[in-house]
Parts: sequence; C-alpha cells; structure tokens
Amino acid sequence: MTSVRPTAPLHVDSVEAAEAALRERGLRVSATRRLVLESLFMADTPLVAEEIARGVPDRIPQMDLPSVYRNLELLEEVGLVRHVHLGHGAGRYALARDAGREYLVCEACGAATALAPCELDDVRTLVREQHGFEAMFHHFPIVGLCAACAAARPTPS
Amino acid sequence: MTSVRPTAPLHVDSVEAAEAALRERGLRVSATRRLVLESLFMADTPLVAEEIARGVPDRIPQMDLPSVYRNLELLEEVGLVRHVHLGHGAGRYALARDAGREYLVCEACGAATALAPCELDDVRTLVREQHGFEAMFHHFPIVGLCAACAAARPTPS
DNA sequence: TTTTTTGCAAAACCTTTGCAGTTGG
DNA sequence: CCAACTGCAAAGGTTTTGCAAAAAA
Repeated sequence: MTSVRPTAPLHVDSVEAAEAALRERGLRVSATRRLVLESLFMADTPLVAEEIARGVPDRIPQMDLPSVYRNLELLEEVGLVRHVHLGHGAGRYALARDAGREYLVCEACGAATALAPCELDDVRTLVREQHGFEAMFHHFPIVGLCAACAAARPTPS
Repeated sequence: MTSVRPTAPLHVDSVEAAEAALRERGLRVSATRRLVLESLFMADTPLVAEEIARGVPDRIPQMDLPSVYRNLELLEEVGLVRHVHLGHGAGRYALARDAGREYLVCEACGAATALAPCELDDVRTLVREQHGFEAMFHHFPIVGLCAACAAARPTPS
C-alpha cells in the first residue's frame, strides 16, 4: 500500500482526460493502465486491486495483479487515484474525483452509508475550530453505530 | 484481525481484575494470557502484536506470536481489549479501558495527537444530530492536516 | 482427568520486488 | 531506439490455522 502521503488530487471526468494528464507528465498509456482507469471509471464504489485484475467478463480482460498494483500506485502518485479502507481486509481504490466520498460504517451491522459531497462540512468546520485540524474523512470511514443498531443496544454504561 | 464486531467494552483497572473477569467466564488464566494483559497495562500507546510477543527484556519474557494473536482475539471477544489502526501496517491493541482514546493523525507529517477523553464530544453530538449516527472515533483515527501542515500548503483548489 | 492453551510449522492473505522480455512514444 | 511497462516468479509483512504436547482447573 506504499504510503498515505497526500498528492494534490487531480479531478478528471473521462478516461481520455486521465490519459492526457498522464502523457502531459511524460508517462505512457499502456493497455493495462488504460484498463485500470476504465475499471475505476465504471465502478460506483471503491474497488480492491484483485477485482480490477480479475476484469469484467466480456468487457474488460484480466490483468496481472502486480501490474495492477503498480499502476494504482503510479496513478495515486499522479493524483488521479486514491485508496481508502472501508473496513478490514484489502485496501480499495477509487478515482480521486470520487474518493472525496465519505462513508459512515456501522460496526454492528456493517452497513456503509455513502454521504453526499458536503454533508460533513459542518463536522469538518467544528474540528477545525476546536482542534485546528483539517479533517479529511475519506481515507478511513467514520465508524460507529447506525441509528437502528444504536437503538437496539443497551445504553452504554 | 478477525472482525470489527463490537463487544461491550469491559473496563478494568488492574491485571487482577482482568483475570477475575476471565475466570468469571470460565476462561483460564495462562502465563501467556497474563503476560499479554501485563504488557497492555504497562503500555501507554496501543501495541502491535509483535511488540507484545517480543517481550520487554528483563521484565516480560518473549511469547509465541500466534499465541499472542489468539489471546488478543479472545481478550477482544471478552471486551477487555480493542484493536485500532493508527495508519498503515499492523493493527494495534490496547485495553478497552484505554482504547476510547482518539487520535488526530496528520497525513503530511505523520504526527499522531492523542486527545483527552471528551474532546470530540461536540463532534460526536453534531454527527448524531445531523446523521443519526453514533460515531466512534477510536477504531480509525481522524486523518487530515495538522495546523502547521495545513498552513504550509497551497490552499486546496 | 478433562478441556484449554501453547509452541511450532505451515498456510493464507495482501502487497511489493526483481528481472528478463515486450512495448509505447 | 530506448526508457517505461508487463508478466511471471518469488519474497515480505501480517494474521490465521492445524496439530501434537503441555498446562490449567
């Protein structure tokens, strides 16, 4: 998983625009690299590397898993891609464009609720005011109890 | 790392009290189990399993790493222990008593700031009011930029 | 004695690395 | 052509599992 180091996110709205950004930096657009990008543009949730490598039958051919990881790493350095951890197990990758998406994950029922772009703005503002800290909630989700599970639980001591 | 499933946390303030809780449940108190508990009581930050297994020279003897993991898993089921992720790499374990501790981790400089017990109460309240969600910030830290790193950075587009 | 726990070995899982061969520009 | 990229094989770090031997109650 390399590093958590931030890169200025690069928001593009098509595979072509992403490829242009790569070429602009002197990077090549190989078959695998394009397929990784296409997979991420097609996905509506962050994907694990293995899902990308497996391909989509009759749509996207299989790829070599280490190559997928190397591409994800490079795309992350460029700022086109981010990885997140929505729970245990493998890290997940999404376009930087989408990776600002924030999740509330219920630790009792496992439900992951995706939030709209600015829904946590008030929370961020409060953290900034109270702690002088610019919180970014996309890398790890906010873990806790959803309303249903919180209700179905004895009040915490 | 087994599961994120919650167990009612069990707050005890000594190794002896923890052992009593174990015996109450019909569980045994073996040498390794006691040493794991002692290590956690001695620690002032969450520990990785390997640190526990390595022991503290002249204080705590080495232990078998798989046994340490099995004990941590059991202690977590009982509710005496919790595991957290403060960044990439190995999970960390702490007494449930201490694991409510919450951290702000700067993704630029890596600094981890431990917060006092109630410092995020206002944030939790806001999340509850706005999203009906009981946020628990101890499993994953709040990742973002500390004041210094935020200042030293070009304003986000 | 009986059941739990240990220690060791081995595997599983996710991710990274080395390297020779291929390919994009 | 030449640097960048791929595919394969192998290794690395963390966590889990199987099993016979040891220990707790």
